[in-house]
Amino acid sequence: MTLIDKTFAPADFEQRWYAHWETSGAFRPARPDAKPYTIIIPPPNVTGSLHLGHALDNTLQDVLIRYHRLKGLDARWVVGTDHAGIATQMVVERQLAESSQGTTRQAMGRDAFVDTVWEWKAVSGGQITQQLRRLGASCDWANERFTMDDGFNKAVTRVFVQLYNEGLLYRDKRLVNWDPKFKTAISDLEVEYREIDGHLWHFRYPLEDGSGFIAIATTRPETILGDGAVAVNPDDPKMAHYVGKRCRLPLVDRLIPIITDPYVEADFGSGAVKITAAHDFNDFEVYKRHPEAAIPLINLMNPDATMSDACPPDYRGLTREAARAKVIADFDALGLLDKVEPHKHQVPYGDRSGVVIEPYLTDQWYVNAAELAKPALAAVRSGETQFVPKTWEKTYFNWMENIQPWCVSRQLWWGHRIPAWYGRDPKAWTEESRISGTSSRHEDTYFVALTEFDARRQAARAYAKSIDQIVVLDSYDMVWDRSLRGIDPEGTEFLFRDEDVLDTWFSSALWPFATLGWPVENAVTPAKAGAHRANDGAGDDGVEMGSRLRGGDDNKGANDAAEPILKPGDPGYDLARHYPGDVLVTGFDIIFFWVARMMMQGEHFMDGVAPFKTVYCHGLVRDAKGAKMSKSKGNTVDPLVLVDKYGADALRFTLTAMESQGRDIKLDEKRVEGYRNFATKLWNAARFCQSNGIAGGGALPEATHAVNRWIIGEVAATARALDTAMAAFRFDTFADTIYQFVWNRFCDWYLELTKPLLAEGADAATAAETRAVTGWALDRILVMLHPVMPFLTEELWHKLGSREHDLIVAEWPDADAIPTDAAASADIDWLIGLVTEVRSARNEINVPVGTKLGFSVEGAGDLTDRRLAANREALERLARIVPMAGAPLDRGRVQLVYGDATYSLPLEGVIDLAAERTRLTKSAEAAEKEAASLAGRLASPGFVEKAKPEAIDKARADHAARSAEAERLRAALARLG
RNA sequence: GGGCGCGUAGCUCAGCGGUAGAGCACUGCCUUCACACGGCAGGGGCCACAGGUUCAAACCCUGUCGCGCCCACCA
Repeated sequence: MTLIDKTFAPADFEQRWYAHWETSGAFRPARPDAKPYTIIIPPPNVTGSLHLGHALDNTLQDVLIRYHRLKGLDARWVVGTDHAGIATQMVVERQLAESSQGTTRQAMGRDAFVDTVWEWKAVSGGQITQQLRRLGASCDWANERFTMDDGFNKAVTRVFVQLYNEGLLYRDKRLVNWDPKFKTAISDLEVEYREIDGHLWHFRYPLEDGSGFIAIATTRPETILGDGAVAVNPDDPKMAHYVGKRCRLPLVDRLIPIITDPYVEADFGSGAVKITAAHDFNDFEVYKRHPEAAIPLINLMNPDATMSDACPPDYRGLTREAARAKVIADFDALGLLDKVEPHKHQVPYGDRSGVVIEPYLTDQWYVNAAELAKPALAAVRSGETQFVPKTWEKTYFNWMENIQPWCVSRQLWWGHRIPAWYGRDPKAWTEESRISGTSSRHEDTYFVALTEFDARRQAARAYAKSIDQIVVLDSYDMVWDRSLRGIDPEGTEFLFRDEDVLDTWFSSALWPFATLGWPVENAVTPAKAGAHRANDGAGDDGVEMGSRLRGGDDNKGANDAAEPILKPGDPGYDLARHYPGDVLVTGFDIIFFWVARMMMQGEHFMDGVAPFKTVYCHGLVRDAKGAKMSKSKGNTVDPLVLVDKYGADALRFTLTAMESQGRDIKLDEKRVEGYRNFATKLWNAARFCQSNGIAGGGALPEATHAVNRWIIGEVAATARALDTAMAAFRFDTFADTIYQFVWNRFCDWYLELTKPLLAEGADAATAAETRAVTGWALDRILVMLHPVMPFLTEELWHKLGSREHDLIVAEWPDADAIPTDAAASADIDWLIGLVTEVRSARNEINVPVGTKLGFSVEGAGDLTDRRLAANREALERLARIVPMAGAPLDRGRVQLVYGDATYSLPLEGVIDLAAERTRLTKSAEAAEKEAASLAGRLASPGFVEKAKPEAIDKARADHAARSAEAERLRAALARLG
């Protein structure tokens, strides 16, 4: 217990407290006998740095974690980082290019490059986790994970192999979204469509029989070189005479059929569509629908989107843009370019590379997402997992119901290498297939295995060899190395491992269980826990895996005893106790990328138990004007700059207060400043208390004084309101509630009203009681504010008393256990109202603040008389009025009507009669208007018949009160003369 | 082309069936012994528009007009 400094300087103590919490183990789950509460962090990119989106996401999580920790639950915030395949590889490659050597990953070779990425991760990988600490995030750092640590790698491989063995993961040759910059496949989700002002070119293809031409229209002339057919709508009479004929593809001189397909719209373009099966998703579907037409798949491009050797010689090696220009020019030269029209259309771009995506025919690994989606959909439909706000469920359903196969292989080096080994296959192992790089490798023989040894064992069986005769080569290329082939051409079979890695989201999808030690042998299966949970019914969160794990000693149910007893540290304990997570907090923008995939994998690998009970989706953080923050726009705000300037608590409070469901956050620095002021306010209030001999840590005494009984009741009401807000994930309400209580109740009224009780010469017993109650209330404030402002509250907690434990593990107030006194509350509310009325009247009539006025009362009932007597001192000090002996004066007075009485405040000299008349008239009219409205309601037959009885009673009472008030105001006006 | 969301005080947003609210900004007064990062008081709103349901609508329904986002194969 030390003196509180005069100035509030958060930088003085924030980092000190964080270090203390972390080293003391406060972030670790330490209550094995309590119900667990688990949040799994959305893992930030390992090499990233904190932006406001992270700040929001993690503040909300920390509020939840700290609140539930205070509630006595065994809180655990599982933390770690993501290797972020394409993003990280991109950064390192750029650094290599910019470095003094100016090298590329290709020049370095795979192993050296991957080593470099690991080195870079070692250097910059701790940045974001340190930044999360600055924010105050109470993560369980002792068990920090990484998506490429040993355990996680094991999980990823296990999932891949199992899905493959179950037929849910397969290799397929089809069109993918190909990024020519990174030379890798990407998923549908990584493509963003931009509308561009393009052109629609109309070309003519001569008919084989010389009877004329058929016109086609296209936005992509360069793909003409790969056309395998022309299609028209079957019901288009204008086109009927073409059907069944063939035309000659100019420039290539290939005969191609004219076919019908309903996909063609008769009234668009020329009414005929060129079919380029290997370069257009629609055309590929046409190809599959028309095997009889024998449409060829011609791969026109190299992986970098230059034109391939499948093109006529003049085109080979050209960029796609150059090839387009040349095709147009060549058609024009032949007189076959009909026209060009401007045409707005959508063009796919890679979300990371920013280049135009090419539909490209390759072999890739796919996950049967439609199958995995079924239980994931059911989990949300049944309410096992709930989205908050609920509106996002529709988005989830819509996407999951129309889900496409998920391409999970990436032609990158940074990531989880695909656990598949190819053997040699007579069909595929030709010089030709090697050169094109686009062979039908899906027809190869391959072995999917957990380990290389297992792959060799499978190969040995397949080739009828001994395992020693199976040699794994480092790469595909080595197979063609003559010296290697010479090793033992007779007896040896070669395998080489798939060169590709997995989509980052493939591993992210396992985050909720792989972080908890999955796969674990001999573990408790959560399936049982899930079944129990389902039976318990919604709303009963009393039975959890945690309670079961300690052997049913809480007597929640007889079946508990049947469950295996696991202790902390046992294999499988973490998984059984912390899966599924209670809440996932994340941005709505990654529902598809991540949430949906976690739901699918969680359902599949955790025996049908969804990974979370609640998915809380928040909005995006935008700048003060509502623009999306981006580095290129230069409108980003560094959260740490705000932390330095205003303190982490102020930033946290701002983000919490502004988080209302279903809306993006427009962050204005003024708000942060305002909440810093709030922190200062509390700081000063605590300093004031301390200087008055008030300390924390004491028990709540039996209070006799009304103002003390009142504040106790206010604490209870606040705690209750906070509980309600948190249960509904209303972060804004939570912040507002504690803000209003601290500032507008505790500081503005309670501390002011109790000043005389603590003053020299005051009654000793009352002073002691008041000190105890104030100390108790201030302690409750610190606890209730702690989830949002952890640093400030912990600092004050220790400054205000010597404590048995830190605030972070204190006990949240139980609203129901706090005594409340309705009469005392009504008394103080009455006093506050009267003081406010008097101040308002004085102000409007321009009575100097310092002037003390006498006052007389008419019409006061017993209750009012008693209250006036009891609060004589407060009225004198706060309203600056003192009771006046004798009959009220008739002239020169200010009158106000409050409750059942009319108060007159005589003024020396002349008062501004006009101003007073205006004031009273305004009040009278307001009361009359309201009385009239209430009267109208009471007079309408529908209201009396249909409204709730309470509503009717309240309307009657209000009407009576307001009518009386209006009457007395009119009387006061009349007396004014 | 579908779907979702939003239009409430100058600004940012709560409220979502029973007398229009908060923070900031603004105005006046106050350096009163916790706090000027403060205190007290105040001004300011046909709750986008038009219909409808209801005893009662900012709130529910329909439509219109603006703004934003997501999904979708018109070459």
